[in-house]
Amino acid sequence: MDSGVKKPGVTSSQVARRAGVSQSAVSRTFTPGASISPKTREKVMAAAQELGYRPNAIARSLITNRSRIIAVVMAYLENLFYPDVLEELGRLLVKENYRLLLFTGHMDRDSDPVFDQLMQYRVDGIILASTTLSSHLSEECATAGIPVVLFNRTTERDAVSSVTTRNREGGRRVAEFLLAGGHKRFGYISGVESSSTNRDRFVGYREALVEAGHDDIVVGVGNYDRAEAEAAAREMLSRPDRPDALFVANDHMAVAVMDVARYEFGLSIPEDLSIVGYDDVGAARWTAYGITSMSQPLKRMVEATVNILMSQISSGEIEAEHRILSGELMVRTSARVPKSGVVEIDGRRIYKPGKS
Amino acid sequence: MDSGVKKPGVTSSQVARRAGVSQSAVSRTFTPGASISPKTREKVMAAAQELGYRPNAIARSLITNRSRIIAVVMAYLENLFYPDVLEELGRLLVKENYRLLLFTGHMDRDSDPVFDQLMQYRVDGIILASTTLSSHLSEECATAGIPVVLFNRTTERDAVSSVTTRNREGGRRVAEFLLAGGHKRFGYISGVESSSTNRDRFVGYREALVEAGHDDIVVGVGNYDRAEAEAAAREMLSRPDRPDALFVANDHMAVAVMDVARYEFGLSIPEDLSIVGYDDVGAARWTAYGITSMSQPLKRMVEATVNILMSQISSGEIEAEHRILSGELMVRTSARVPKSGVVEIDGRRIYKPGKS
DNA sequence: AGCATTTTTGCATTCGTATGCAATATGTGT
DNA sequence: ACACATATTGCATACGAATGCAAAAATGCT
Repeated sequence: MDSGVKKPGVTSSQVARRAGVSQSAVSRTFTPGASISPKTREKVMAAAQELGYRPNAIARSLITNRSRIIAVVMAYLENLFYPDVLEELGRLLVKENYRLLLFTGHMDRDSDPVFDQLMQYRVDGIILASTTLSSHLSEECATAGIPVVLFNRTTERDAVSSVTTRNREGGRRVAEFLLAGGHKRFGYISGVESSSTNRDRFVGYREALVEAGHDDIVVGVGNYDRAEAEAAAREMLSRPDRPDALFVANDHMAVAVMDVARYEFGLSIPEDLSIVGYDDVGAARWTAYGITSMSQPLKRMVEATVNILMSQISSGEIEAEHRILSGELMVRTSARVPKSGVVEIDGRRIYKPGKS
Repeated sequence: MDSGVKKPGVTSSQVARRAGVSQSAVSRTFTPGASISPKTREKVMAAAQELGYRPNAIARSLITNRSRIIAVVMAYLENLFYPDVLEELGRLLVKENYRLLLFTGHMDRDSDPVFDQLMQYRVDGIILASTTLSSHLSEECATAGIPVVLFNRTTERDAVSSVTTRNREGGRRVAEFLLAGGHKRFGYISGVESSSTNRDRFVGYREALVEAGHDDIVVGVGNYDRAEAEAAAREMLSRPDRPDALFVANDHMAVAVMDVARYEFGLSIPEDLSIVGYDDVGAARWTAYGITSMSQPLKRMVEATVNILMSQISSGEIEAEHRILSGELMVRTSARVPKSGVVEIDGRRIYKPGKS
């Protein structure tokens, strides 16, 4: 297979000949800031136009040693949060004149094939936006001298940059909110247990609950997966001591959990059960769910990610940088609302304890 | 800005020197099917391992004139259908040893910047998976000799390949279903009116309704956008002669429409209003919505897309090919169910008229 | 106009790999 | 051991654009 031939494509030399100048002149015409007179530039442009010439980015990359390509590794697009991230990333990267090479799919164990690809294409930077990726991969890339940013995730060894939100504080905030709502029995449906985001959210949640005297949290494992979250919810809601307050590690699962609670157990939300999610994805806002959720400032997160990458690329320094942003607890209808602490800011209701 | 230097990276010559062979030998070692003795291959592999060598895909592309990169242009990831497509595309392209360069964002008028990028990176093929892209772009690429496949969309001039489903038949099927459900007054909330998918769905819907004596369809414009669909739904449901059957051009909008109907107009679904969507996206299956929806066989569509691309790439022929698949009407709870015609196939309920 | 400066230009080389061709090594059959 | 076929190998060149350097042209200044 693979024997086909491709159209040759116009080269700078052809344009040069046509314009009656040297190949260098053509190159300079298309290199911003290069030394070229308006006159020749014009001649070149005309010739280029006629022939339909566009500089070959491959050849350019070869000699400049930059591909102007950023690799984005994203394991699961099913969670609506990530498509949004992807779109925003695309927007910003284009603005910086970079292209986006996408790698999807779960690559838990053998990250090697992906790593090979990344290295082979000499990408200028890598964004790991997935909670289930081996941290091995990131180390390897960093060692190879390619800037890496972990998106919505960190590793213990902080040799590699990351952009996250204050997940621990977020977990606390959720707990405070549910406590203020007068709930008695607390549950948690986790994401992937080893992921930093999940861990931090849970730690914060538990901390605050323990401080308030609740040290018996019912925990189920959802692995950031709908089906597993459903199963965990079924198990949890079947218990005699079923919780009346449930924190689900992300909205993607929270939606599934809500459906189970309502339609399989006939529970009223939030009367019988309060549910709080995380991420504040689009679906959380849909009226049928109206999920009360800790938001992650997606745009600012993406912006920070791109900024870190750009600065590392241009400086050549790949000193790890950790950007930590904060979200807000968006109050909707999936959880009982405390009497105080909820403020309204241009149409959105936010829980800010102490500032009723 | 942009003054940084990148780590040099190991070259085939370095490996060659180390292994005591020529650069050609190294190249041949990494070229499947090339003439190389097991002995030297081994030596080369050892040296490559030690130095951490990986062939430079950029340099390779330059000389082979193939980038092994497929560009995917996708305007709106907000519609859950497309992230799914993207994920599946990623899976199949990796399998074929191709990389996926993603372009997002609306580029209605000036598709030129995108086109430039595509050309500059000498992508081996292009997938246009967006209903709002200028057809101009596809023509241009095809002319440039790059295989193009339109995904879920066609153009009048069929010079460029496409993969679609029988949207017209789908529209008919929806109409038949709603007619069989005994509905009296029919509405339609459209996507982008100029898009082929929207047009075909509507044409089929109307045809079947007109044949049944209903020629007064209430139409609203949703432009495949949630907010616009909501507005259209509000307008439509406020009418004194409000429809009791509503076909929404895709599930992405149908979700929004359902929320408006239920929570703003207090309508019971499907008692007061039946809603049918299109695409059968994940959210349609969520119990809170349970949208009855025409499915599009996503996996087979993606498979066909990749197949067309691969065959065009390897043959060098870019003769347009049109693959048209069929979906099923997935019956759930958002629309009244006819007494007959609904069959159950391994757990899923499907409407197949005439085969009760 | 004459000289010093600055700007523009072309030449030649480089990036890292693939590949046609000729040279060499290996293997076969007698 | 010989002639011959076959499998490997290295040499040299090509891919298309960028860039240091020196030559050439344009400009400024007196």
